[in-house]
Amino acid sequence: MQLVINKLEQLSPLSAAEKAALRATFATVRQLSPGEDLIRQGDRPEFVGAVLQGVMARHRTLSDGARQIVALPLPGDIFDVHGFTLRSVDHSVGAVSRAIVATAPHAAVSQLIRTQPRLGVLLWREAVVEGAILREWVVNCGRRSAYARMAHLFCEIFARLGQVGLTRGDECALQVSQGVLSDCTGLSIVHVNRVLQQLRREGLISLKGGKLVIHDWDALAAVADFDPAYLHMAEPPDIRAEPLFETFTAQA
Amino acid sequence: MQLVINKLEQLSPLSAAEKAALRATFATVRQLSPGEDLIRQGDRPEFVGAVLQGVMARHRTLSDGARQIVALPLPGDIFDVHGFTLRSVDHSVGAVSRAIVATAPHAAVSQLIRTQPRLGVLLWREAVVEGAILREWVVNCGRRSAYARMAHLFCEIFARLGQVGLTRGDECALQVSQGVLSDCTGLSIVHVNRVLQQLRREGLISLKGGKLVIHDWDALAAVADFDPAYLHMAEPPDIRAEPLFETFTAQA
DNA sequence: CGTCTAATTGAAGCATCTCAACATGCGTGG
DNA sequence: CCACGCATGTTGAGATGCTTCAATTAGACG
Repeated sequence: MQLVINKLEQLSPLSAAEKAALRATFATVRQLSPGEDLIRQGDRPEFVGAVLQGVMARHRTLSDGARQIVALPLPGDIFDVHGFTLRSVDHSVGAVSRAIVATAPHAAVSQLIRTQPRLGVLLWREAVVEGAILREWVVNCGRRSAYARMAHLFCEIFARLGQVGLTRGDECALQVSQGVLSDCTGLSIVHVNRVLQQLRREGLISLKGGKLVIHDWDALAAVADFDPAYLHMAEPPDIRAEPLFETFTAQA
Repeated sequence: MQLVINKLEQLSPLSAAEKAALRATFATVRQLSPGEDLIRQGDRPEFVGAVLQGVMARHRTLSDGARQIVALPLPGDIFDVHGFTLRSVDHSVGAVSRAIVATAPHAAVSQLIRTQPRLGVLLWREAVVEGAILREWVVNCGRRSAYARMAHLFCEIFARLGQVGLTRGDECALQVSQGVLSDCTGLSIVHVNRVLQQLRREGLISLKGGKLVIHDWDALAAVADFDPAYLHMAEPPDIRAEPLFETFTAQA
């Protein structure tokens, strides 16, 4: 959980008690193999998750078999906070690469937030930022060419991994198949392959052997029309959010 | 606000005090003309909104001028609850048709939730459902043909309007230009026009003079692969949500 | 060393876009 | 009340970005 704690501390330093409570709450740790689902469409949401290692995917499969990934929880991300108020989940969450996740049953999270209210705000904020990323994905799939779309995806992934210290210089580990990229972007696998070659040929990135290298960030961000504002990094939550969050887990 | 209250009461009956508090909080009412923005990208979020009449749009314009609508707040919807923990909004919110919205400053909403915690849960839930809709929009733009995509949009709009009693039989008012539909679906205006004609020719829907008629719901839902589960209608929030929500607006 | 998955390539088809023109409706001012 | 202007809707034709199909190569793993 150190990674998650580091990420939260970028917004607000945590007390020792808060850190300990977080660790105690996200006590269950699971290893997932590539393709293994943690939560299935239709399940009742029962826990909040945190990615410790690897790449996860929130995805839906249509009746014709096509799959779309709607979110890519990365290490440091807390996910499914929104599950709290829902009876059933409308999509699956699974591992894309080998992954390690920590989970916390809703009851434990409730307890956590009762004793450490500031953590509740931070959890809620995670969910809000996930929503912002989702909006950007709609924009990405709706209005960008395949080339720009892939570029944008790499910009986002690199920025988010950088936030939790998982980049070194211009590179980072990224264990995703081209099939995953195609499901993220709504493109065919074949076209993903061709776009990747073009991105490499133009000297923007390379992706090989589970390693992503950004050769020219400025150019990549330019073709992607990437503006990291939507990631709301290092923007401490608004102080005025307090009372609303006090009822985060209240009974309706 | 009656419409909003009715919608919330589908999840849980509200006390007279809760209803009064809601009305008092969302006291400011604004009329908007088509195209008029309520919130601009980069603004600091200052209030929570509720749509009383008309169609709103959450949208982003790319540097090349292309616009993508990422959400379509409809009458009865409470929007921008998530703005609470953010410093700046990453997109604009404006009216698509003539619209009437009620707004409540964050401070007032905080107060509301402190005195009526159950309302906090319901507000939060609104935000969560908005996220679920957003995920479906990613799927829609990413993996459906133009024909299915438009069909899905109409299914969603009709279902959501039906939830608040704004449909009569197989029809409902829907004041949106084809340009708006194109920005929702990521299609060109010309193609939207052709798809609409096809939908009409096939006897599925007609859209004219601000009125949408669903001639064959089953067929429409079938081509759209529409499963309303993601709208989470009439699914009361989970009781276990209470403590988390207690810190909804807590300071970080 | 053989098997399986992922990556790559080529060729052909089609869904969707772009451009460009024209029609329609509607509000406004003359 | 008509005429004009402007936004919206409609149509056609041609271009293209992306998909599909099908085959081949490369890499990973037992």
